[in-house]
Amino acid sequence: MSESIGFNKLHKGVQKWIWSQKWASLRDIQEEAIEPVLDADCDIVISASTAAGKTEAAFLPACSKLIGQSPDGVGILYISPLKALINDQYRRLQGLCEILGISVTPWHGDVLRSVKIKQRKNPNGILLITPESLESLLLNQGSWCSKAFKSLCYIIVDEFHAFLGTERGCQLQSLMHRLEFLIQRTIPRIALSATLGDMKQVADSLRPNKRLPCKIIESTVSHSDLKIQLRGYLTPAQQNEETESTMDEIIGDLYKILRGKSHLVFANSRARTEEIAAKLSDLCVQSLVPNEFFPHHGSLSKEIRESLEARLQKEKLPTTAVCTMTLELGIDIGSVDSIAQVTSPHSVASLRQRLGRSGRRGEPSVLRLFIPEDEITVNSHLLDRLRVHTVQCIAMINLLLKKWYEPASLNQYHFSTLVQQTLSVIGQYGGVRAQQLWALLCETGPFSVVDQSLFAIFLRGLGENDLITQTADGQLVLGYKGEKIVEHYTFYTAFNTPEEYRLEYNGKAIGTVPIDKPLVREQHIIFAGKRWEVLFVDDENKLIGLKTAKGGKPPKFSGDGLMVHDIVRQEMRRVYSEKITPVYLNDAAKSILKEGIDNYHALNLDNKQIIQAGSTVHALPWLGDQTINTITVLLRMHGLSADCFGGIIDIRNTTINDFFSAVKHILSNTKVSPTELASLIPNTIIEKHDPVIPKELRDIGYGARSFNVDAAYSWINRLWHNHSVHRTLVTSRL
DNA sequence: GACCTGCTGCGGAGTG
Repeated sequence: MSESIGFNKLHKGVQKWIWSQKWASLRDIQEEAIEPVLDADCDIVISASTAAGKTEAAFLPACSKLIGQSPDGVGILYISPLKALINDQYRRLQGLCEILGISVTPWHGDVLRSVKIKQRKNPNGILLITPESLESLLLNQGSWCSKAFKSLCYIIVDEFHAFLGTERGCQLQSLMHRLEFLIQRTIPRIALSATLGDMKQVADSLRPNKRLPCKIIESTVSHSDLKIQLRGYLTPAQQNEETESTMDEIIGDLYKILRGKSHLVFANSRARTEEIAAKLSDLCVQSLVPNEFFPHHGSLSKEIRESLEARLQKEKLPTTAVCTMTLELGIDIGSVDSIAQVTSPHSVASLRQRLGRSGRRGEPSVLRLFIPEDEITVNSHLLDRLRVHTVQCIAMINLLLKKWYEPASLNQYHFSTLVQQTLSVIGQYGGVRAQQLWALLCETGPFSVVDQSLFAIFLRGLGENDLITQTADGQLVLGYKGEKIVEHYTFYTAFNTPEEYRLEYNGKAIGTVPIDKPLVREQHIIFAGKRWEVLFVDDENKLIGLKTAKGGKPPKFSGDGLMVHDIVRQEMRRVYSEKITPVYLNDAAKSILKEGIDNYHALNLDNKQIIQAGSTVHALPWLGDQTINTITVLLRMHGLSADCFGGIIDIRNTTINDFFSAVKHILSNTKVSPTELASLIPNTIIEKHDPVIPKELRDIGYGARSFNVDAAYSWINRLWHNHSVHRTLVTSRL
């Protein structure tokens, strides 16, 4: 500690705690954060990978400051996206805060009422809270908040990257802004974030109105080494009962490679997660060894998930969790020996997060990808011929190594969350004028893209739906339906929550399944890695009883597609074009990739983006799904039956000539706006409060979120230009 | 092909 400059600026008690931890030195981000946090005159983004000491970087100086100021009320407000993370941080802060005599209070839906009552009577110290619980406090206890947070020193937001560009992130921005408005003071915000791309963008999201400058503290410590293997699997075109399915082959390999140590297997869907976990346990049973493979996903009960998290943390028994995104975020499970990824990851950012879970005690991170592809036959689709899954994985790994990550899409309208925040502000203050609402939420708050005229249309819509009503003196108050919405406990979440059935065995909670994918009596299912038969379906209580059984498949879960970014598709094209064959492919993957590259060149796709196959025209723009979707809707608008999947647009029952006459038509008409395109989409009700948003606004929001008109037109223009040049050449030769 | 997050107030049973 002797060479540390910052250390001496920390409070004696904090120093004492650091000594007791027997740290050799402070980490780079911890050292660098001390002065700006103590100065408390700007916002700060602290960015580093998991387990790099971000929490301490913020709390050590923040607690030092707190003791100096001894504020009347809550001193530090810590906001986390996960209840589990609040529980973790509560445990981690205990030791330090005991020495300092600062109280720490967790506050979320599972926290005992007695704990909350105590804090209500005597607000002080550090409050660890979720956005939803803070929403509830502002709405229901507004006057308490103005006293309790009167001398608040810091707001610390954990896992800030998880909020970027989302409805919930927009809610968080609004909550922080409303809190500052309530106490009429600017409070320094500290964001703890993974290093995923453009930190300037992160800073802009932390305080959209830029009333305080923002300092970015990024860890310079490089990630440990990375070992990669990409394993290819070929699904034969002719499958019979006896042949092993490709997934079984992958599961067999997972068993051989992973057994005996601890790993995470990411399988991209809950159904596949269940299938893999159950079949890996079967293999354990067959080999007469104790099971060490367990599923982990959002539909499993808290008890089942927590017991697996605890088992991973203890590191005593070999444990492999087959999981979805649930084990991507910062829940403390220690680190594992390796990561397995079955089928292609959805984004480079999520691949990075997953890798961060591997690499014990300076060991390299180990990533194995298990990628199935279908054997090519005369009927195979272009997607199979080009081996896009394998190539997408290679492109994503290339981008990962270049430290490129998908940027969040900011500056969205978030009308749904604007409904929630409007109702919440009116509920908090009783009655508010339209002008005051706009000034608070839009002019100075996070909804800055909503101008006064849009806001007027918005409020009219809420009035027509009886969510709000105007009193004689011009105040906006809650309407009958508005009261009902605000009173219901589901009001606090900004995101949609579809109804679900609870699954039980002998009265014990196992998990949930979506209500729109019903299970029937006597159906056999795989769930929680075990096999069950449905005993009864109680529609009234939304409860399904299970008994143990044999056989079965995982139930259906719902979900939306995930978008591949422009840059990923462009990198894929580079892989084909430059015939890149990475060293980390196994032999099967090598020959699969070679097929893809060979077919790409055989079709001359370096020079052509439009090809005819039978009565279908394929368009290959090598652009992200947002742009591809935009082009597809544009083509449909001009009478073509266009569909897209996996980055390729299929236009059925047409010819290249007809396709280009449609293209000519698109270009000779005035450019279509994203809002006009959205108006052609049959259903734009996606987000929670979309049903009460006037259609003209919903189309504006949907268009801005789903389409990239500029990129689509620029591709169509280039295509037309090349086509015309080519045609002229042909003509002149004649 | 398709992920994740979170929530109140109240009544009643159980415990010290």
